[in-house]
Amino acid sequence: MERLQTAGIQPTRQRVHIAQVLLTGNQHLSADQVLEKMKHTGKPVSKATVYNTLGLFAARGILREVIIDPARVFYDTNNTPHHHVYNTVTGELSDIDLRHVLSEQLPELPEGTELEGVDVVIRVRPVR
Amino acid sequence: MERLQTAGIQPTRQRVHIAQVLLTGNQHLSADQVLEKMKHTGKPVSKATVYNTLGLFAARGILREVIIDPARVFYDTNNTPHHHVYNTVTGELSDIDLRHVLSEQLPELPEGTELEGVDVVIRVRPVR
DNA sequence: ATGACACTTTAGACAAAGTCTATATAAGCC
DNA sequence: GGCTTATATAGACTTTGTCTAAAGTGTCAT
Ligand SMILES: [Mn+2]
Ligand SMILES: [Mn+2]
Ligand SMILES: [Zn+2]
Ligand SMILES: [Zn+2]
Repeated sequence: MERLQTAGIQPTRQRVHIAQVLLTGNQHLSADQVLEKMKHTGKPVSKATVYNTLGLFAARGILREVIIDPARVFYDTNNTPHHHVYNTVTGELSDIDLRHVLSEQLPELPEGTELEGVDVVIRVRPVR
Repeated sequence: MERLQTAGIQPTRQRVHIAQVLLTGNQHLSADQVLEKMKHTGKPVSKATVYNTLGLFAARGILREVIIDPARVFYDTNNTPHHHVYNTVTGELSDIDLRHVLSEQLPELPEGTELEGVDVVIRVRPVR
């Protein structure tokens, strides 16, 4: 509730409910998985509301969109800065600390643009 | 032709045609853009063949899939190792040299997996 | 050449993710 | 309560991409 308020989000029944279900433990969930989760809690939320809410939470920094799979967006409840290892065969997605990957200095950004974020994806597959 | 042969790809009429249109200059094109391009060359290629061919070229290392936009996959004709700057508002996508971004040492990969690739995306937006 | 078999192309049906619209609910305020 | 605005909802719709079944093309042995 407070987290939503702080982020300037009206804490409606559905939003609070989604927040409660999601913001426990670090997870990477698709919209469809969230929709499904809500169904099983006894208080289902409509598809449109799930999409609206995930989009809103992402825009306000409560969730992070992870664009890693051509077929769906994942929503990341770990909102500390970090990067990802993605197993393109099993679909397993895990977090890695960003210090291990990035050098401290980014290249110059294009004229008239500002940084929004840096995403690093290490794609792996099962051996053999 | 030779490039396809070398990559173990049967150089059919359609595949050669697509290769000729794409492999001139560095571009980032969606499947739909490729389909459209082929229409305007006088020798159209079917949608299924465009998707099949792009997938095949990517699997054989002739093209590279860039998963950067939740709505479509881009195919990258620059097959040297590099990374990307993506303007999430304008959709502009440009290449950057990978040395500027990555430290030399990757973290340990999960057990039983091997590296497939590392993708770095610097997301930017217009100022103001 | 002819036939046999595998590989490729194609149109269009289909699937899945996500968006939009119009209406109904709910919330905030007096 | 009554008013106003924000949000939720069902379901139609759009877009990207996949699949299927049929036809076309290539390759090879005979
Ligand atoms: Mn689904
Ligand atoms: Mn299109
Ligand atoms: Zn994560
Ligand atoms: Zn590129």
